[in-house]
Amino acid sequence: MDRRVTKKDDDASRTERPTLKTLAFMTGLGVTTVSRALKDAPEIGAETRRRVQLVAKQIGYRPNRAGVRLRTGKTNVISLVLNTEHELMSFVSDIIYGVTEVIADTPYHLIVTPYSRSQDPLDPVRYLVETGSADGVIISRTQPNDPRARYMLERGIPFATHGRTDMGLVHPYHDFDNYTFAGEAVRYLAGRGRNRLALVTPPVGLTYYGHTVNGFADALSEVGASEVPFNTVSIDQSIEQIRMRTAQLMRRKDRPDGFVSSAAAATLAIVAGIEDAGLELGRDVDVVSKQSSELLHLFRRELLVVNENFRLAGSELARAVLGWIGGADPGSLQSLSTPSEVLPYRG
Amino acid sequence: MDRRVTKKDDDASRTERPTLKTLAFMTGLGVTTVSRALKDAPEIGAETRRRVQLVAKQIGYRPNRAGVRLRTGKTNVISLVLNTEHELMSFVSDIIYGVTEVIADTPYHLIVTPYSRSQDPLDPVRYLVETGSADGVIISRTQPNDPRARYMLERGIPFATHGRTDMGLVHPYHDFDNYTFAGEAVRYLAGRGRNRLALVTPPVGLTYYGHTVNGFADALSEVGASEVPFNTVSIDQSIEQIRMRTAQLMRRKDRPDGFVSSAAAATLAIVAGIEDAGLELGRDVDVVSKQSSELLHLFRRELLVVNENFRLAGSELARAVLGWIGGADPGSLQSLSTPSEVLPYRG
DNA sequence: TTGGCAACCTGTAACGTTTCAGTATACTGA
DNA sequence: TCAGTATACTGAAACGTTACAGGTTGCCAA
Repeated sequence: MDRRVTKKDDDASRTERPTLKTLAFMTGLGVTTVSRALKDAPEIGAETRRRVQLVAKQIGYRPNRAGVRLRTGKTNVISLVLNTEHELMSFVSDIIYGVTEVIADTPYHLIVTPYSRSQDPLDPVRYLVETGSADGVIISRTQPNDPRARYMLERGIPFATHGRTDMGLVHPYHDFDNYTFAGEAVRYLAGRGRNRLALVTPPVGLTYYGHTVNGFADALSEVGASEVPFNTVSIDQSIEQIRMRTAQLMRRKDRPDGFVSSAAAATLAIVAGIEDAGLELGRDVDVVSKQSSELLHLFRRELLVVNENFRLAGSELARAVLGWIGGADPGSLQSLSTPSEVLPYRG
Repeated sequence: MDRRVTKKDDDASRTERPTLKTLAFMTGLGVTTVSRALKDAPEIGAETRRRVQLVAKQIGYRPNRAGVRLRTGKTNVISLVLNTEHELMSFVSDIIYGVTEVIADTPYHLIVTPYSRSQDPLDPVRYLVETGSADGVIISRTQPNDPRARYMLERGIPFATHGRTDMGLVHPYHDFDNYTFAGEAVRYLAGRGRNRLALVTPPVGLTYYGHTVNGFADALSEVGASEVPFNTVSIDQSIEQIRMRTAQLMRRKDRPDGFVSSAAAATLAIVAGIEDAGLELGRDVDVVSKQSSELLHLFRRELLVVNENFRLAGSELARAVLGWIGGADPGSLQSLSTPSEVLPYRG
């Protein structure tokens, strides 16, 4: 018998990684039996099952991902799709950590799929779906009418969005309640006697832009304050732009006496602009800002902040995708995070 | 002939993803020929090669990753190994973006492999190597004698480290020249008449701790300034800790008149501590800090900053790993990033 | 005794790819 | 003419896994 071709027939004690074949040889069972025993199939005898699992644990058997993936199509991969061209998305690492926290004791791996501003945001998603590169996808920068969500819904691939859509379609999401945030910010400023307020909005076109604007507007009319239009600025502009525009605005006679800012980095620029115009934070103007790390109070103690927890967002999103993959009802995998109170000056 | 079992024998016009079989059927060639034609093997006729590649492009053929991986062991995956329990690692997103930039037009995917502080940092690396989950690995928080680097070197798996090691072993790395940074910082402070300097160090144990401390010490004796010991603080402590310790220090008679800080977040805390003690930045004390985004000048215009580009680090690290995978000499894949000048006050 | 059935186990094929060991054809030189 | 050889292609096997379609026992009812 020619033994030249087959590298390892039954010499299971190699330094190689153990496979089902190794286990089969060691237990004296068939490969099929071992496979089923490991996944607790009912038609395998209880003792056999225990025996196989014991041996598997002993020799540190780990299923070969490529084998599983080729055979079943299951990738055990979650993809986080990110825009790489936004300057100050420091919260990205928090989202990633949140996701990894949840998938840590699952067989899932996290892959990061980037796209640049010049690309159609649908491109990376299409790539993932067409190549079957992931069992589930997480997207951010969600729009009210989001082609990516629609696409994945059509293709039946589980996903979760950071931010809601508004298409009458149901899918998992996690969102921060920006309507409430903006409203609370306005009410807080009104409570401090501020009544000419400007809003630094999220990027136009994203769903939470609308939420924020509405929360701001509704609360304005509720408290009887007025809006100082500041539409030339949104948070994904450059620091320099925001700073310059803010300084311009603050030099006008009809300048605002309060700001609501949707992002910490923008807030730094706003404060700089305010001071460029020779005004003083806390005296001439108050600023309420969202932040994702606890740094703004160090920056200027007069800043008023509301915390948004991106690590939580990552966890929730991961839980949602895994839930959907696991067969749960997508409608039950939606969560909304309530803003903290507005936190006042601190020493 | 029973056609029940085989799902698609030659019905290549399905909506399914095209495979080599599909291409073989369409071109009338054998699967082997198609496979070789696609990778420009010389033993395939020039015309056949072009024909196959044309058809492949037309129908959007993409090799099945699981198939390749199972057959060849090549995963086409790079793993970035990250510690998830460090509060303010906002630069992580920059590294990730840098990496994705480089692998964007390669077949590589980026997976993020986390580990928490409670774990042995070797664990995730061992997992990756044992399960063959990646062709290359990037690690950070590198130590002079780094068990992870040693382990991967033994196993022969390509990797790159963010930060150098000091074990007499050669491997790809990218590092920021923290020796020069600390030295320049000291010289700059000395030039401003500061001569009692404190250093806020990187985490003890990491390689660049040593570089920084040495650069600081050497420059101190060069300019004839003295060190105010501040060993109770390093940059991966909490903001509150650093702030409190700084305030304590600044209330002492022998307080420093200059700080060199290895991280932006720590710098915020230091400044807060300075001000807690009733002192004024720029008047009573100067601070030189590294930063990875352009925010510190907004924070206090009196801050002196040196920029460290983490996106570049990510790119360089990715290039290094890919280079090693591609067979390049590891010794040729090392790069050191030179600090920018110390940037002074700005309006 | 026999047929039926449940319990438990197994071999084969297939997922898509690459490698090995060829085969067929045409061309070369003597 | 014929061996030798270069060129261009090909089928089969293998990577590790799971699904399918059985196969063997042993037991029970009739």
